[in-house]
Amino acid sequence: MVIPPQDQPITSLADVAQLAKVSIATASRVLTGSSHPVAEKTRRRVVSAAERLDYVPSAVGRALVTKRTALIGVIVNDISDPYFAEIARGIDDAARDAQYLTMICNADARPEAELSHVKALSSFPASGIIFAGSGSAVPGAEAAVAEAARRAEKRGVLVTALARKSFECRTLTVDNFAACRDLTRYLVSIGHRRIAFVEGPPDRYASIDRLAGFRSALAEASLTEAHVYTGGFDFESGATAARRMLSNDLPDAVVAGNDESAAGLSHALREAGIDVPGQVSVAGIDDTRTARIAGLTTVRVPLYELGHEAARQMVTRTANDGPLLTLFPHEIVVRSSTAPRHSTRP
Amino acid sequence: MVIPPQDQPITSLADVAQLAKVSIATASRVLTGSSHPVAEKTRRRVVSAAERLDYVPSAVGRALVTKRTALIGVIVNDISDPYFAEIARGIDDAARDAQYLTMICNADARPEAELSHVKALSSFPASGIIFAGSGSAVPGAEAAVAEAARRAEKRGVLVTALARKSFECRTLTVDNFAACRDLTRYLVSIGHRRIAFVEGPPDRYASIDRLAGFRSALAEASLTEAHVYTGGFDFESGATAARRMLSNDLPDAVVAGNDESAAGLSHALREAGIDVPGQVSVAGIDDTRTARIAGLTTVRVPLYELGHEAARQMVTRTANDGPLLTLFPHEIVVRSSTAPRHSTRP
DNA sequence: TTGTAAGCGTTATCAG
DNA sequence: CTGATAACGCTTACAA
Repeated sequence: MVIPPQDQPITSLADVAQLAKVSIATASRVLTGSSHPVAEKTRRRVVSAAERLDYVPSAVGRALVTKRTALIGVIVNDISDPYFAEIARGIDDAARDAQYLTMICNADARPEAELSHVKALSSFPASGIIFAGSGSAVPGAEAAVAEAARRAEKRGVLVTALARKSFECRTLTVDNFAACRDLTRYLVSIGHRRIAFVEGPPDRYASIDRLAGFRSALAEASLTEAHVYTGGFDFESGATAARRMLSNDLPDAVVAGNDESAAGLSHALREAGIDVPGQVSVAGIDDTRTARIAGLTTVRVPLYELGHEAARQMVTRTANDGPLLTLFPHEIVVRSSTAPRHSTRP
Repeated sequence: MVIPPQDQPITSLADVAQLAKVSIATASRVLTGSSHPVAEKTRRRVVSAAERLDYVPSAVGRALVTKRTALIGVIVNDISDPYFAEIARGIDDAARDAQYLTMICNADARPEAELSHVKALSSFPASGIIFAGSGSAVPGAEAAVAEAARRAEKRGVLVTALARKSFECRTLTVDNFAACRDLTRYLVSIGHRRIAFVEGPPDRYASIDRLAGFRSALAEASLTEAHVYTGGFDFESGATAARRMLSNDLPDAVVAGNDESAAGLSHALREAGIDVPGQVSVAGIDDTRTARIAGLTTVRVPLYELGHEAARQMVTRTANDGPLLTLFPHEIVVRSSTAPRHSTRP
C-alpha cells in the first residue's frame, strides 16, 4: 500500500491530554463517556482541550483495542437496483442513528465476490454483515461464503440475511411464497384464467419461492399455468419475455418475478401496441420505486424496514437473542397495470 | 463501546510467523508483497502457513502503521435515489478492482450530516471522500463542511466532488448549464414555444445551473418562459407541479429539473387525462433508470462513469495531479415523452 | 536474506 | 478520583 505524504500530524489523545494537563487515561475516560468517575473540573478541561484542538478520535486506534469497528457491511447484488438501494437506505438510517458507518459491497450474485467481501469486512472487523440478496439453491455454490460467515460469527461479527440463504443464518425477510401466491390469487379474483409467469434467475431462492407461490395459487383455483417464461430480475429480461409472449400467445395476465422485470414486460408489450391492462394485466413484486413510476400492481415488501430493523438489532447487539427467522408482512398494492378481465382501459 | 464476547482468538501475523518458523517481519514482507527480498523457500513456507491458518490480515493493525485504510467514503443525499445509486455503483466497481471498500453515507442534503460523515470518515481515515451531490449556494451553508474537508485533505485524504460545491475542490462533473440548455434547444427545434420549467431545490447549484441553461436557450430563441414552477428533485415534486400546471394553463412542453421530477410530472399529467406527449411534451435530466422506465426524453449524464473515474483516480492516487475541474460530456436521449408540437401520440 | 524492535492511538487494568 | 503502563496487530527502519 502506498503511503501518502503525511502533510499534517494527526492530533491524538496525547495532545489533548497534554493541553488539558491530565494523563492520557483520564482524557480517554472523559472523551469516551466511560463510567469511570472523573472530577467535573477535570472533565471540562479535557472537553475544552479536545474542542480547541478539533480532536477526532482515531477509529483505528480504538478498534485495535476493542476489536470492533463501528462499521456495518452490506452485501448486495447491485446497489443501482432499487430493491437493494431501498434496503441500504434503511440500514444506513439505523446505522447513522448509532454513529455507525455503512459499507456497501456489490457482489452481482457471485459467490466469489461475496466471499472476498466477507473477508474484507472481517479484516476490520465490521460489527456486522448483512446479506441483502437471496442465496443460490445450487448445492455447494455458497459453501465458501457460508464457511467465512461462520468464522466471522465466531469472532463476534453479527451476520444477518434479508432473504433465504443456503446456510443457517439469522434472517429477517418476507414470505416470498405467500407473497406471490397472494398476488396470483388477486389476479384470479378479478377474473383472469390464463396467467403466465416470468421467472427470476432460476437458481435463486427468491425466484424459486415466488414461482412455487404462483403455482400454488393456480392449483387452488384448478387452473394450469399459461406459460412460465425464463427471465431474470432486470428490465431487459422482462422485455425479452414480452417479445417471446408476443410471438407465442398472449395470456390474460402475467406475474413477473419482480418489479424491474414487470416494468420491462409492460414497456415492451405497450411498445408492440398491446393495451396494458386492457388486453393483458401485468403485476410485479417488491413495490420498489420502479413500481410507482411504472404504475405497477405489485406486492409491497417492506425493504426499508427490513434493512432498518436488521441494522438496529446489530448496533444494539440484540441480534443474538431474537428468533432465528423473523417474517415481515407483505401487502398487495393495486395500481393501473392490472384490471378485471376483458375490461377496457379507464 | 460494548466489547462483544471474543469467542475465538484472531489468527495474527505472529501465528503465521510461528507456524512458518520465521520472524513476524519476514511473514509481513511475504504477505504484503513487499519489495524487500525474501528467499523463495521461505516465501513458500509463509504462504502455506497463512493458507493453513486462513489468515486474513487485520486492516486495523495495518492502518495504524500506514495511517490509511483501503476505504472510500461517498457522501450522497439519498442512496435510494437512482441518481446516487448509479454513481455509487461506478465508485464501488473501481474501488473493488483495487481491493478497496466503499462506504455510503446518506446526508439528505443537510450540511450537519455531511459534516459528521466527513469527520467519521476522517477518523479511520478513509483514503478518499467523494461528494456525490451538488452544494448549496446559500452563503456559509457549507462552511463547516468545507473546513472539515480541507483539514482531511491536509492529512492526506483525497477529496473529490461530482457536482459543483461552494468550496474549492477537485471536481469531476458535467456542465449542467449546457446540458439543460441543449435539451431546451431540442424542444424548441421540434416546434415548442411555450415551455415551462420545474425547478429543483432552489438553493442547489444543480438546480440553479439547469434553470440558467433553460433560460439561456429560450433567450437565444427570443422566447419567454411559460412559467417556472418551484419543485424539487423527487417524484412528488413533479406531480405537485403538474397539478398546479393543470389549474393554471398547459404549456407546449415542460423541462423538469431531473428525471424523478419529470416522471412524477408526466404521471400526474396522464392521470388527469392529458396526452403526453400529444398535448404536452415532458423532458427530464440525468438519464437514470427512471427515465428508461418512464420512457422519458432526457439528457444523459454519465453518472456511473463519473463515479468510476473519481474512484479510480483515488485508488491510484492520480487525483493529486489531474486538473481541478474535469467536464464529462452529456447527450440528448429522445424517448416517447416528447413529440413535435401538435403531433398526436404515435 | 533474516531478525529485532520501535511505534502507530487507543482502551483497560491495576496501583496509587 | 488520577496516572502509569501493557496490550492490540502491523509495517518498517535498522542491525546482523
